[in-house]
Amino acid sequence: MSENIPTKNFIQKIIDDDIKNGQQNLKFRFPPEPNGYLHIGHAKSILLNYGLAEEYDGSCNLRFDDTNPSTENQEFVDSIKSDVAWLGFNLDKDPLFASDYFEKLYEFAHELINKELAYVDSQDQETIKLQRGTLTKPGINSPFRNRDKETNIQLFQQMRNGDFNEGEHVLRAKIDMSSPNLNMRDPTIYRIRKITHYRTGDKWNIFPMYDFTQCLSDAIENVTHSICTLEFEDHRPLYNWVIENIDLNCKPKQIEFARLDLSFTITSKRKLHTLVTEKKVNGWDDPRLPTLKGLKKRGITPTILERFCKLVGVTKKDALIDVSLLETCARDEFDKKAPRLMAVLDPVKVIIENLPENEEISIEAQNHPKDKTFGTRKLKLTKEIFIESTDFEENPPKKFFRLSVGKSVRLRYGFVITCTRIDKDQNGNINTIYCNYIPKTLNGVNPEGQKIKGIIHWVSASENMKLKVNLIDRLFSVAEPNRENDFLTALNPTSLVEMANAIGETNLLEFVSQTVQFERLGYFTVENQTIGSDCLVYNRTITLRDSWGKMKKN
RNA sequence: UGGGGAGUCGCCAAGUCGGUUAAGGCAACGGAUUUUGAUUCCGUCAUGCGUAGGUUCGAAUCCUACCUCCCCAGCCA
Repeated sequence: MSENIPTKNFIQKIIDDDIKNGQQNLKFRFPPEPNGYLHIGHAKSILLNYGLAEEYDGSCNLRFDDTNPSTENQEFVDSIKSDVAWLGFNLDKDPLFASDYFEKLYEFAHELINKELAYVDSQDQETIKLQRGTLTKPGINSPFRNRDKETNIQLFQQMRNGDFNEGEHVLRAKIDMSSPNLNMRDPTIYRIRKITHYRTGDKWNIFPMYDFTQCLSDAIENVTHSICTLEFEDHRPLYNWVIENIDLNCKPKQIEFARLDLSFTITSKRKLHTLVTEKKVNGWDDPRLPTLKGLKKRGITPTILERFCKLVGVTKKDALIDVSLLETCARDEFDKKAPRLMAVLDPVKVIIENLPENEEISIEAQNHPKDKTFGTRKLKLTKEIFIESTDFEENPPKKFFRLSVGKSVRLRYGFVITCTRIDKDQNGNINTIYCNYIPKTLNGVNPEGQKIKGIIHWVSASENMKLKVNLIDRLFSVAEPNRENDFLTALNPTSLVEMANAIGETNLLEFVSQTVQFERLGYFTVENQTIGSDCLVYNRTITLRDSWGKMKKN
């Protein structure tokens, strides 16, 4: 994939303008709520914010937006921290927490009450909802809207003290119940929650709402550009209202961009949760998932993600990105970086009849076809070998360049063999394929008078190791599982195929720490915890392009 | 329906104070090279910019109207 012309996205243009107008010390932030695992959509946001910080010589905070004690916990904090670190950010910095600002936020709320811009409403949730009006009908004022300052301060203090039950009172901003923007109809900014917060414990009985917390946390941190997704666009007037009405020396600018949506997968927190809890996948780090943990386990690297996000771009248009772009980015990276080795996923035995029993042909194979710095490795070509079952056909279709009776193929890095006959068991399955090798065809030399087009991979029957290989494919079989009535019915039944009888060349042992290419099959990554065990487990990170497979389909 | 956004090739995305043949990538399709049917290379791929009018010598870019899609009525974020 060649480099495209770097043009600035709309956010960079806004920032350029701000700088032209004298702004300096740029600061950004990535503000996840610790109530779930990060996925590829978050990666876009992280890369955007930290990328902007680097580009403009500014900085970026990782701040946990933890104002809802009922859904948040430390486990999510830890996993998010490790994911951000995996992407290469916030490495030697401690993360920040909105919950550390609770005291300040409380004071800011006071400021609003003092300015008569906030009041305690003592109606129940249902009543408040009814008074809010609808999309087309304006809301009506709460009877408590004009409570005097002193009562409000007293009540708010009591809310904090825990004198009331959940739902008895809320603190509301006094804005405009007839605003066409629902967010401006006296939004709740504090509610009572008598739940233990994973960080502040039982210290607080009241918790600030997002709209009050986000903007003020940004201001406290001197964030200059607060970048969020499109659904917060109509919260911006409220964001600005809070910033304007509280005495601050920082006025962050909120900018919204379109979140990343990928075809053939799902990024909704709720749906990911369903997949995990209903055991449709094996945990949050299942390699079929678009979670960062899953992507990592599958073998996708931060640099692939970085390249991918760069190509995707940043706009305000709801876009569905084709997974093939991610796949191409992965292939691009691994084509350059992955050593080539051989493994056979579904082995069939081949006996080379004209090769003496104990003869071992020693072969020095390139670890990378285009890059000598990868070095070479030794391979032993023996009388008995295994080849891929799909590389033999009894009734070969047209243009089948592989093995069939009477046909010849080259063994990768080895000589040319010709199939003489096959041996089947009583069920008709092929037991053994018998071949003869053609002498003097090593090192790519063609046999007299013919050109061998087919080259197949193989593994020696006497020198190999057992492998378990997970063939990972797209999780869904439709491009937009979100559009299905029940997204679970769109799951791809073959998204995970376990090849339990796979074998590989023993040289694989030297390359367990990196993604390798199994020649002609794809790129595969070892599951870390199986290193050192008697059977390595590999996940297929991505297939190679397969023009033959495509041709067969058509 | 009120408000807020967005509409440029199958998927993304440049281009926007109007001016050569509307970048680039992905996908697709041809072809060349190839000890991976991989990689690489070369070629094809929008008389068209949501639609309809208008302004203009000239419009994706300006004006008008309309259409479609997304978001908002949590004491979630």
